[in-house]
Amino acid sequence: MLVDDHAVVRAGYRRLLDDEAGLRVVAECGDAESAYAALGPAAAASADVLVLDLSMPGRSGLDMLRRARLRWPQLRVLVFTMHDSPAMVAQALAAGAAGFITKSSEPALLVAALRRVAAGEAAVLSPDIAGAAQAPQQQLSAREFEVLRGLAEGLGVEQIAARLHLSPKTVSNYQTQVRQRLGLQTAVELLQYARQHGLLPG
Amino acid sequence: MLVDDHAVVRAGYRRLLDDEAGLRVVAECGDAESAYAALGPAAAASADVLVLDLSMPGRSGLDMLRRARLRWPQLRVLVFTMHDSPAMVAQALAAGAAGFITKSSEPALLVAALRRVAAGEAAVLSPDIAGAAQAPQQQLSAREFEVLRGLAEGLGVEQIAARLHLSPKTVSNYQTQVRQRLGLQTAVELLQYARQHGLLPG
DNA sequence: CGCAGGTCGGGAAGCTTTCCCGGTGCCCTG
DNA sequence: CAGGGCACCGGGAAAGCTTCCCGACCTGCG
Repeated sequence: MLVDDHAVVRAGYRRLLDDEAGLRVVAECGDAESAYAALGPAAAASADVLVLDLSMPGRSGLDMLRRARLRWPQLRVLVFTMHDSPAMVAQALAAGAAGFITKSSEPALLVAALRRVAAGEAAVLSPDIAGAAQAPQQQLSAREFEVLRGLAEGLGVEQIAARLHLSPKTVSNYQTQVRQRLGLQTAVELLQYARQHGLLPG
Repeated sequence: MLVDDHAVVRAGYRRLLDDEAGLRVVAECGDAESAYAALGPAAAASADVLVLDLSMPGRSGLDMLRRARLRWPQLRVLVFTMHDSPAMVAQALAAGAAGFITKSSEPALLVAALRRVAAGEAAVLSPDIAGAAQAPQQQLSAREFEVLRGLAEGLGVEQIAARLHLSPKTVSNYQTQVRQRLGLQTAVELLQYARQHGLLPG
Protein backbone atom coordinates (compact mmCIF):
# COMPACT_ATOMS: atom_id res chain seq x y z
CA MET A 1 0.00 0.00 0.00
CA LEU A 2 1.38 3.37 -1.01
CA VAL A 3 0.99 6.60 0.90
CA ASP A 4 2.40 9.73 -0.72
CA ASP A 5 0.83 13.12 -1.15
CA HIS A 6 2.26 13.76 -4.58
CA ALA A 7 -0.17 12.14 -6.98
CA VAL A 8 2.11 12.11 -9.98
CA VAL A 9 5.00 10.66 -8.06
CA ARG A 10 2.80 8.06 -6.48
CA ALA A 11 1.37 7.01 -9.80
CA GLY A 12 4.91 6.83 -11.11
CA TYR A 13 6.38 4.38 -8.69
CA ARG A 14 3.16 2.46 -8.53
CA ARG A 15 3.94 1.45 -12.08
CA LEU A 16 7.45 0.54 -11.17
CA LEU A 17 6.25 -1.75 -8.41
CA ASP A 18 3.34 -3.25 -10.31
CA ASP A 19 5.75 -4.33 -13.01
CA GLU A 20 7.69 -6.38 -10.50
CA ALA A 21 6.90 -10.03 -10.11
CA GLY A 22 5.55 -10.88 -6.70
CA LEU A 23 4.71 -7.32 -5.81
CA ARG A 24 1.26 -5.85 -6.01
CA VAL A 25 -0.03 -2.45 -4.99
CA VAL A 26 -3.35 -3.05 -3.31
CA ALA A 27 -4.12 0.57 -2.46
CA GLU A 28 -2.73 4.08 -2.55
CA CYS A 29 -3.52 7.19 -0.55
CA GLY A 30 -2.64 10.86 -0.70
CA ASP A 31 -2.64 11.65 2.99
CA ALA A 32 -2.30 10.11 6.40
CA GLU A 33 -5.98 10.35 7.29
CA SER A 34 -7.30 8.38 4.38
CA ALA A 35 -4.46 5.92 4.67
CA TYR A 36 -5.32 5.23 8.28
CA ALA A 37 -8.96 4.86 7.33
CA ALA A 38 -8.13 2.59 4.42
CA LEU A 39 -6.18 0.29 6.70
CA GLY A 40 -9.25 -0.28 8.80
CA PRO A 41 -11.35 -2.73 6.75
CA ALA A 42 -9.00 -5.25 5.23
CA ALA A 43 -6.03 -4.11 7.28
CA ALA A 44 -3.03 -6.40 7.28
CA ALA A 45 -5.11 -9.01 5.56
CA SER A 46 -4.47 -7.32 2.25
CA ALA A 47 -1.41 -5.15 2.75
CA ASP A 48 1.86 -6.66 3.89
CA VAL A 49 3.93 -3.52 3.67
CA LEU A 50 3.13 0.15 3.88
CA VAL A 51 5.32 2.38 1.74
CA LEU A 52 5.12 5.73 3.45
CA ASP A 53 6.28 9.20 2.55
CA LEU A 54 6.93 11.23 5.69
CA SER A 55 6.44 14.69 4.26
CA MET A 56 2.75 15.19 3.97
CA PRO A 57 0.33 17.97 4.71
CA GLY A 58 -1.75 17.75 7.81
CA ARG A 59 -0.66 15.30 10.48
CA SER A 60 2.92 14.39 10.15
CA GLY A 61 3.85 11.13 8.51
CA LEU A 62 5.73 10.23 11.65
CA ASP A 63 2.56 10.50 13.63
CA MET A 64 0.73 8.32 11.16
CA LEU A 65 3.56 5.81 11.43
CA ARG A 66 3.29 5.66 15.20
CA ARG A 67 -0.45 5.27 15.21
CA ALA A 68 -0.42 2.62 12.53
CA ARG A 69 2.22 0.57 14.33
CA LEU A 70 0.25 0.84 17.52
CA ARG A 71 -2.98 -0.26 15.93
CA TRP A 72 -1.54 -2.96 13.66
CA PRO A 73 1.74 -4.16 15.17
CA GLN A 74 2.25 -6.80 12.50
CA LEU A 75 2.14 -4.20 9.73
CA ARG A 76 5.58 -3.46 8.32
CA VAL A 77 6.36 0.07 7.23
CA LEU A 78 8.97 1.13 4.72
CA VAL A 79 9.60 4.84 4.89
CA PHE A 80 10.23 6.26 1.45
CA THR A 81 11.07 9.91 1.51
CA MET A 82 13.45 12.51 0.20
CA HIS A 83 14.75 13.38 3.62
CA ASP A 84 18.10 11.87 4.33
CA SER A 85 19.17 13.29 7.67
CA PRO A 86 20.34 11.01 10.46
CA ALA A 87 17.89 12.75 12.76
CA MET A 88 14.98 11.89 10.55
CA VAL A 89 16.10 8.30 10.13
CA ALA A 90 16.46 7.91 13.86
CA GLN A 91 13.00 9.33 14.49
CA ALA A 92 11.46 7.05 11.88
CA LEU A 93 13.09 3.90 13.20
CA ALA A 94 12.19 4.86 16.75
CA ALA A 95 8.62 5.27 15.60
CA GLY A 96 8.55 1.73 14.33
CA ALA A 97 9.63 1.83 10.70
CA ALA A 98 11.17 -1.37 9.37
CA GLY A 99 13.14 0.41 6.68
CA PHE A 100 14.11 3.78 5.34
CA ILE A 101 14.79 4.48 1.66
CA THR A 102 15.43 7.87 0.10
CA LYS A 103 13.83 8.95 -3.12
CA SER A 104 17.27 9.50 -4.55
CA SER A 105 17.78 5.76 -4.62
CA GLU A 106 17.81 3.71 -7.78
CA PRO A 107 14.49 2.06 -8.56
CA ALA A 108 16.05 -1.37 -8.07
CA LEU A 109 16.98 -0.45 -4.52
CA LEU A 110 13.44 0.45 -3.64
CA VAL A 111 12.24 -2.90 -4.93
CA ALA A 112 14.98 -4.76 -3.10
CA ALA A 113 14.29 -2.96 0.15
CA LEU A 114 10.61 -3.64 -0.21
CA ARG A 115 11.24 -7.35 -0.59
CA ARG A 116 13.52 -7.43 2.42
CA VAL A 117 11.03 -5.61 4.58
CA ALA A 118 8.27 -7.90 3.40
CA ALA A 119 10.47 -10.84 4.35
CA GLY A 120 10.57 -9.58 7.90
CA GLU A 121 13.93 -7.93 7.97
CA ALA A 122 14.32 -4.84 10.17
CA ALA A 123 16.33 -1.66 9.83
CA VAL A 124 16.62 -1.82 6.08
CA LEU A 125 18.40 1.36 5.04
CA SER A 126 19.42 2.77 1.70
CA PRO A 127 23.18 2.90 1.24
CA ASP A 128 23.28 6.67 1.16
CA ILE A 129 22.14 6.89 4.75
CA ALA A 130 23.30 3.59 6.22
CA GLY A 131 26.64 5.11 7.10
CA ALA A 132 25.22 8.28 8.49
CA ALA A 133 22.81 6.48 10.77
CA GLN A 134 23.19 6.27 14.52
CA ALA A 135 22.48 9.89 15.23
CA PRO A 136 25.34 11.97 16.57
CA GLN A 137 23.09 14.13 18.67
CA GLN A 138 19.68 12.92 19.60
CA GLN A 139 18.89 15.24 22.40
CA LEU A 140 15.38 16.14 21.37
CA SER A 141 12.28 14.25 22.37
CA ALA A 142 9.72 13.25 19.77
CA ARG A 143 7.50 16.19 20.55
CA GLU A 144 10.30 18.71 20.63
CA PHE A 145 11.36 17.39 17.28
CA GLU A 146 7.91 17.86 15.78
CA VAL A 147 7.67 21.40 17.06
CA LEU A 148 11.11 22.25 15.75
CA ARG A 149 10.15 20.97 12.35
CA GLY A 150 7.01 23.03 12.30
CA LEU A 151 8.87 26.15 13.25
CA ALA A 152 11.48 25.54 10.60
CA GLU A 153 8.74 25.16 8.02
CA GLY A 154 7.66 28.66 8.84
CA LEU A 155 4.52 27.74 10.68
CA GLY A 156 3.25 29.78 13.57
CA VAL A 157 2.69 28.39 17.03
CA GLU A 158 -1.02 28.35 16.38
CA GLN A 159 -0.73 26.26 13.24
CA ILE A 160 1.64 23.78 14.81
CA ALA A 161 -0.74 23.40 17.72
CA ALA A 162 -3.57 22.68 15.31
CA ARG A 163 -1.50 20.18 13.38
CA LEU A 164 -0.46 18.30 16.49
CA HIS A 165 -3.77 18.74 18.27
CA LEU A 166 -2.20 20.55 21.18
CA SER A 167 -2.77 23.77 23.02
CA PRO A 168 -0.87 26.73 21.56
CA LYS A 169 0.43 27.16 25.05
CA THR A 170 2.04 23.75 25.03
CA VAL A 171 3.66 24.35 21.69
CA SER A 172 4.97 27.64 22.96
CA ASN A 173 6.45 25.86 25.93
CA TYR A 174 8.08 23.26 23.73
CA GLN A 175 9.48 26.00 21.57
CA THR A 176 11.20 27.52 24.56
CA GLN A 177 12.58 24.13 25.56
CA VAL A 178 13.95 23.45 22.10
CA ARG A 179 15.61 26.83 21.89
CA GLN A 180 17.27 26.35 25.24
CA ARG A 181 18.33 22.81 24.59
CA LEU A 182 19.92 23.64 21.27
CA GLY A 183 21.09 27.09 22.26
CA LEU A 184 19.26 28.77 19.42
CA GLN A 185 18.35 32.38 19.90
CA THR A 186 16.70 33.74 16.79
CA ALA A 187 14.34 32.19 14.30
CA VAL A 188 17.03 32.30 11.68
CA GLU A 189 19.45 30.27 13.79
CA LEU A 190 16.71 27.78 14.28
CA LEU A 191 16.15 27.58 10.56
CA GLN A 192 19.83 27.11 9.91
CA TYR A 193 19.97 24.31 12.43
CA ALA A 194 17.01 22.61 10.82
CA ARG A 195 18.52 23.05 7.40
CA GLN A 196 21.88 21.64 8.46
CA HIS A 197 20.20 18.62 9.92
CA GLY A 198 18.00 18.29 6.90
CA LEU A 199 14.70 18.24 8.65
CA LEU A 200 12.85 20.32 6.17
CA PRO A 201 11.75 20.19 2.56
CA GLY A 202 13.70 22.36 0.20
CA MET B 1 14.11 15.64 -21.20
CA LEU B 2 13.72 15.05 -17.49
CA VAL B 3 15.78 16.64 -14.75
CA ASP B 4 15.08 15.49 -11.22
CA ASP B 5 17.46 14.41 -8.51
CA HIS B 6 15.27 11.65 -7.14
CA ALA B 7 16.09 8.62 -9.25
CA VAL B 8 13.08 6.56 -8.30
CA VAL B 9 10.69 9.41 -8.82
CA ARG B 10 12.25 10.24 -12.15
CA ALA B 11 12.04 6.66 -13.32
CA GLY B 12 8.44 6.64 -12.20
CA TYR B 13 7.15 9.50 -14.20
CA ARG B 14 9.36 8.61 -17.09
CA ARG B 15 7.16 5.57 -17.47
CA LEU B 16 4.06 7.67 -17.21
CA LEU B 17 5.24 9.91 -20.00
CA ASP B 18 6.67 7.20 -22.21
CA ASP B 19 3.29 5.51 -22.19
CA GLU B 20 1.70 8.61 -23.67
CA ALA B 21 1.28 8.79 -27.42
CA GLY B 22 3.30 11.56 -28.98
CA LEU B 23 5.57 12.00 -26.00
CA ARG B 24 9.04 10.60 -25.75
CA VAL B 25 11.66 11.01 -23.07
CA VAL B 26 14.95 11.47 -24.87
CA ALA B 27 17.13 11.90 -21.80
CA GLU B 28 17.08 12.21 -18.04
CA CYS B 29 19.49 13.74 -15.58
CA GLY B 30 19.91 13.78 -11.84
CA ASP B 31 21.40 17.22 -11.40
CA ALA B 32 21.68 20.61 -13.02
CA GLU B 33 25.28 20.22 -14.11
CA SER B 34 24.86 17.07 -16.12
CA ALA B 35 21.61 18.38 -17.55
CA TYR B 36 23.32 21.51 -18.77
CA ALA B 37 26.08 19.40 -20.24
CA ALA B 38 23.64 17.01 -21.88
CA LEU B 39 21.87 19.89 -23.56
CA GLY B 40 25.06 20.87 -25.28
CA PRO B 41 25.47 18.37 -28.13
CA ALA B 42 22.05 17.76 -29.57
CA ALA B 43 20.45 20.62 -27.69
CA ALA B 44 17.03 21.68 -28.85
CA ALA B 45 17.43 19.42 -31.83
CA SER B 46 16.36 16.49 -29.73
CA ALA B 47 14.54 17.92 -26.74
CA ASP B 48 11.49 20.12 -27.18
CA VAL B 49 10.65 20.52 -23.53
CA LEU B 50 12.69 20.33 -20.36
CA VAL B 51 10.81 19.01 -17.34
CA LEU B 52 12.69 20.46 -14.42
CA ASP B 53 12.57 19.92 -10.70
CA LEU B 54 13.72 23.04 -8.89
CA SER B 55 14.85 21.47 -5.65
CA MET B 56 18.16 19.88 -6.39
CA PRO B 57 21.50 19.61 -4.66
CA GLY B 58 24.39 21.63 -6.01
CA ARG B 59 22.52 24.86 -5.95
CA SER B 60 19.33 25.96 -7.43
CA GLY B 61 17.29 24.65 -10.29
CA LEU B 62 16.32 28.28 -10.77
CA ASP B 63 19.86 29.07 -11.68
CA MET B 64 19.96 26.20 -14.13
CA LEU B 65 16.71 27.45 -15.59
CA ARG B 66 18.09 30.93 -16.16
CA ARG B 67 21.28 29.70 -17.74
CA ALA B 68 19.49 27.25 -19.98
CA ARG B 69 17.04 29.88 -21.20
CA LEU B 70 19.90 32.24 -21.88
CA ARG B 71 21.87 29.70 -23.86
CA TRP B 72 18.93 28.09 -25.70
CA PRO B 73 16.11 30.60 -25.89
CA GLN B 74 13.91 28.34 -27.96
CA LEU B 75 13.97 25.62 -25.31
CA ARG B 76 10.74 25.42 -23.34
CA VAL B 77 10.89 24.57 -19.67
CA LEU B 78 8.14 23.08 -17.58
CA VAL B 79 8.90 23.37 -13.90
CA PHE B 80 7.72 20.30 -12.02
CA THR B 81 8.27 20.59 -8.31
CA MET B 82 6.66 20.17 -4.95
CA HIS B 83 7.02 23.79 -4.02
CA ASP B 84 3.81 25.72 -4.31
CA SER B 85 4.54 29.17 -2.92
CA PRO B 86 3.51 32.17 -5.03
CA ALA B 87 7.00 33.55 -4.59
CA MET B 88 8.51 30.44 -6.10
CA VAL B 89 6.08 30.48 -9.00
CA ALA B 90 6.84 34.11 -9.68
CA GLN B 91 10.56 33.44 -9.56
CA ALA B 92 10.28 30.51 -11.92
CA LEU B 93 8.20 32.39 -14.48
CA ALA B 94 10.49 35.40 -14.22
CA ALA B 95 13.41 33.08 -14.87
CA GLY B 96 11.84 31.94 -18.09
CA ALA B 97 9.74 28.91 -17.29
CA ALA B 98 6.85 28.25 -19.64
CA GLY B 99 4.85 26.37 -17.05
CA PHE B 100 4.73 25.36 -13.40
CA ILE B 101 3.16 22.12 -12.17
CA THR B 102 3.26 20.81 -8.63
CA LYS B 103 3.98 17.19 -7.86
CA SER B 104 0.69 17.03 -6.07
CA SER B 105 -1.09 17.22 -9.40
CA GLU B 106 -2.84 14.32 -11.03
CA PRO B 107 -0.75 12.50 -13.62
CA ALA B 108 -3.13 13.58 -16.37
CA LEU B 109 -2.47 17.21 -15.52
CA LEU B 110 1.25 16.78 -15.95
CA VAL B 111 0.73 15.25 -19.36
CA ALA B 112 -1.73 17.95 -20.37
CA ALA B 113 0.56 20.72 -19.21
CA LEU B 114 3.45 19.14 -21.04
CA ARG B 115 1.49 19.09 -24.29
CA ARG B 116 0.43 22.69 -23.89
CA VAL B 117 3.98 23.83 -23.21
CA ALA B 118 5.21 21.82 -26.17
CA ALA B 119 2.59 23.54 -28.30
CA GLY B 120 4.09 26.88 -27.40
CA GLU B 121 1.70 28.05 -24.75
CA ALA B 122 3.15 30.15 -21.92
CA ALA B 123 2.36 30.46 -18.24
CA VAL B 124 0.81 27.04 -17.93
CA LEU B 125 0.03 26.61 -14.25
CA SER B 126 -1.47 23.82 -12.21
CA PRO B 127 -4.87 24.74 -10.79
CA ASP B 128 -3.68 24.62 -7.21
CA ILE B 129 -1.39 27.57 -7.75
CA ALA B 130 -3.00 29.44 -10.64
CA GLY B 131 -4.97 31.61 -8.26
CA ALA B 132 -2.07 32.42 -6.00
CA ALA B 133 0.15 33.67 -8.78
CA GLN B 134 1.05 37.22 -9.74
CA ALA B 135 2.77 38.61 -6.67
CA PRO B 136 2.45 42.35 -6.02
CA GLN B 137 6.20 42.90 -5.64
CA GLN B 138 6.21 46.02 -3.53
CA GLN B 139 9.14 48.32 -3.18
CA LEU B 140 10.86 49.04 0.10
CA SER B 141 12.34 52.28 1.32
CA ALA B 142 16.03 52.40 2.17
CA ARG B 143 15.45 52.06 5.89
CA GLU B 144 12.92 49.30 5.54
CA PHE B 145 15.40 47.52 3.35
CA GLU B 146 18.19 47.83 5.93
CA VAL B 147 16.00 46.50 8.67
CA LEU B 148 14.90 43.61 6.51
CA ARG B 149 18.49 42.73 5.81
CA GLY B 150 19.37 42.76 9.45
CA LEU B 151 16.47 40.51 10.28
CA ALA B 152 17.39 38.12 7.51
CA GLU B 153 20.91 37.93 8.87
CA GLY B 154 19.49 36.68 12.10
CA LEU B 155 20.07 39.81 14.12
CA GLY B 156 17.72 40.87 16.84
CA VAL B 157 15.91 44.19 16.94
CA GLU B 158 18.35 45.45 19.52
CA GLN B 159 21.41 44.69 17.41
CA ILE B 160 19.93 46.22 14.30
CA ALA B 161 19.11 49.35 16.25
CA ALA B 162 22.70 49.56 17.45
CA ARG B 163 24.06 49.05 13.95
CA LEU B 164 21.86 51.71 12.44
CA HIS B 165 22.06 54.04 15.43
CA LEU B 166 18.35 54.01 15.96
CA SER B 167 16.00 53.36 18.82
CA PRO B 168 14.97 49.71 19.14
CA LYS B 169 11.48 51.05 19.05
CA THR B 170 11.99 52.50 15.61
CA VAL B 171 13.45 49.28 14.27
CA SER B 172 10.53 47.42 15.70
CA ASN B 173 8.18 49.78 13.91
CA TYR B 174 10.02 49.33 10.63
CA GLN B 175 9.84 45.62 11.06
CA THR B 176 6.08 45.80 11.29
CA GLN B 177 5.94 47.98 8.20
CA VAL B 178 8.09 45.62 6.17
CA ARG B 179 6.05 42.61 7.16
CA GLN B 180 2.84 44.32 6.19
CA ARG B 181 4.13 45.68 2.95
CA LEU B 182 5.49 42.36 1.79
CA GLY B 183 2.80 40.24 3.36
CA LEU B 184 5.32 38.20 5.27
CA GLN B 185 4.03 36.55 8.37
CA THR B 186 6.77 34.48 9.89
CA ALA B 187 10.51 34.91 10.19
CA VAL B 188 11.04 32.06 7.79
CA GLU B 189 8.99 33.68 5.05
CA LEU B 190 11.02 36.79 5.60
CA LEU B 191 14.22 34.86 5.25
CA GLN B 192 13.03 33.21 2.07
CA TYR B 193 12.10 36.56 0.61
CA ALA B 194 15.51 37.94 1.44
CA ARG B 195 17.22 34.94 -0.03
CA GLN B 196 15.25 35.08 -3.24
CA HIS B 197 16.05 38.72 -3.68
CA GLY B 198 19.67 38.09 -3.00
CA LEU B 199 20.09 40.55 -0.17
CA LEU B 200 22.16 38.46 2.14
CA PRO B 201 25.71 37.17 2.23
CA GLY B 202 25.93 33.65 0.89
C1' DC C 1 7.46 0.80 44.70
C1' DG C 2 9.80 5.10 43.97
C1' DC C 3 12.17 7.60 40.59
C1' DA C 4 13.14 9.60 36.22
C1' DG C 5 11.53 11.58 32.20
C1' DG C 6 8.25 12.64 28.45
C1' DT C 7 3.85 14.85 27.81
C1' DC C 8 0.39 18.41 28.50
C1' DG C 9 -1.17 22.84 29.90
C1' DG C 10 -2.53 26.74 33.55
C1' DG C 11 -1.00 31.25 35.72
C1' DA C 12 1.61 35.37 36.29
C1' DA C 13 5.32 38.33 35.16
C1' DG C 14 7.96 40.44 31.69
C1' DC C 15 9.09 41.60 27.21
C1' DT C 16 7.78 42.70 22.19
C1' DT C 17 4.94 43.85 18.76
C1' DT C 18 1.35 46.46 17.00
C1' DC C 19 -1.38 50.52 16.33
C1' DC C 20 -1.82 55.33 16.52
C1' DC C 21 0.18 59.49 16.65
C1' DG C 22 3.07 63.83 16.53
C1' DG C 23 7.19 65.83 14.83
C1' DT C 24 11.09 66.62 11.43
C1' DG C 25 13.14 67.11 6.98
C1' DC C 26 13.34 66.59 1.64
C1' DC C 27 11.48 66.93 -3.01
C1' DC C 28 8.26 68.04 -6.32
C1' DT C 29 4.50 70.68 -8.20
C1' DG C 30 1.11 74.30 -8.91
C1' DC D 1 6.78 80.15 -2.05
C1' DA D 2 3.12 77.36 -0.10
C1' DG D 3 1.39 73.02 0.26
C1' DG D 4 1.10 67.95 -0.51
C1' DG D 5 3.45 63.63 -0.34
C1' DC D 6 6.74 60.66 1.57
C1' DA D 7 10.57 58.88 4.12
C1' DC D 8 12.33 59.16 8.63
C1' DC D 9 12.25 58.92 13.76
C1' DG D 10 10.34 57.57 18.07
C1' DG D 11 6.78 57.93 22.31
C1' DG D 12 2.68 55.76 24.59
C1' DA D 13 -0.88 52.40 25.35
C1' DA D 14 -2.95 48.15 24.32
C1' DA D 15 -2.58 43.70 22.73
C1' DG D 16 0.02 39.60 22.15
C1' DC D 17 3.80 36.30 23.21
C1' DT D 18 7.37 34.15 25.76
C1' DT D 19 9.28 32.70 29.59
C1' DC D 20 9.44 30.68 34.07
C1' DC D 21 7.33 27.91 37.41
C1' DC D 22 4.33 24.59 38.65
C1' DG D 23 1.14 20.47 39.03
C1' DA D 24 -0.85 16.44 36.77
C1' DC D 25 -0.78 12.10 34.28
C1' DC D 26 1.51 8.17 32.21
C1' DT D 27 5.30 4.93 31.02
C1' DG D 28 9.50 2.35 31.67
C1' DC D 29 12.94 0.82 34.87
C1' DG D 30 15.84 -0.83 38.83
